[in-house]
Amino acid sequence: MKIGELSRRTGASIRSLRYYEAQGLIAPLRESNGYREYSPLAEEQVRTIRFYLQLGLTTEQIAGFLNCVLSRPETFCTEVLPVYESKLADIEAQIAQLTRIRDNLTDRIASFRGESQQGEGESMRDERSERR
Amino acid sequence: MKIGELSRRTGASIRSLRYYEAQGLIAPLRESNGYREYSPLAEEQVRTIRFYLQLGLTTEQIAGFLNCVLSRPETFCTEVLPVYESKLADIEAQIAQLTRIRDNLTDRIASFRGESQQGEGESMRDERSERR
DNA sequence: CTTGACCCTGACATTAATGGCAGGGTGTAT
DNA sequence: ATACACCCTGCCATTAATGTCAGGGTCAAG
Repeated sequence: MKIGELSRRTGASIRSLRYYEAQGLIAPLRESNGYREYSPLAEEQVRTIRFYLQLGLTTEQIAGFLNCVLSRPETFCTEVLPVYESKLADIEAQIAQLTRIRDNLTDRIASFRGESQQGEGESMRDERSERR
Repeated sequence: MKIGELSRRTGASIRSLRYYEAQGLIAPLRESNGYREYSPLAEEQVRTIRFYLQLGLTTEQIAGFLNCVLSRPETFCTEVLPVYESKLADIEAQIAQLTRIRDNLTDRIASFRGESQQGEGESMRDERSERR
């Protein structure tokens, strides 16, 4: 299978497939004319790569356990768990941060609504509060 | 006040202060030797800029309403509300996306725990589910 | 032989705010 | 004058995956 077909089958752009190769995630053979030749298993492999990318893992992290998860169930690959745990910690921190900002924004939007109709006992002062 | 002092007072790096100027957020005078001379009001102005940056707004968005909010309470500046609303929509989408990923990660981590002790009636198969 | 659909490599762009360096001027105190 | 603390501009780097050129082979069908 050549790169165009693999791209069509997996939804990954040709550019991305070449990038995965440069990152050591996949290693197609080369035909005598220099064209990449992918084995049929590459299709599953690329889907797996894209799945982990969607989870927010980097190509470097994926490279660390891809061989393992391709050959057996993920839960048997001890390299995977710490990656998941650290990613989870990241995400939770991001969610916490975004939630703080969201709450701040909703408060501020609400104070527009209050201000535009009538001051309902609220301070008219510019209240730019931090919530760190 | 020169740039070093303003930097010390506000916590913004000198580099950042020059960047804010390049983005049209602040316009110090120049002394005959080319040094920037900031008015005392600049301190408040920079704090305001940094506050909005922490809310995740871009310098371009801030430029759109900074003059207004510096001279009156934020809630009187009609340019601000749509910016807040669109930023809020962004943030909520990001939170939703991160939450999906987080839930996926926690599920997968949980299945490690199940797998490592004994299969408790769970499928041993690699269950890589999507949750879109 | 030409057309058209493939494939190749290499390189630059993207995003936004910030860090950091090089090379150089200014100003004050010793 | 020399040292030292400032200031200036301009430029490159950062991050990670992807898009998008340019410039060039390959190969089948007509």
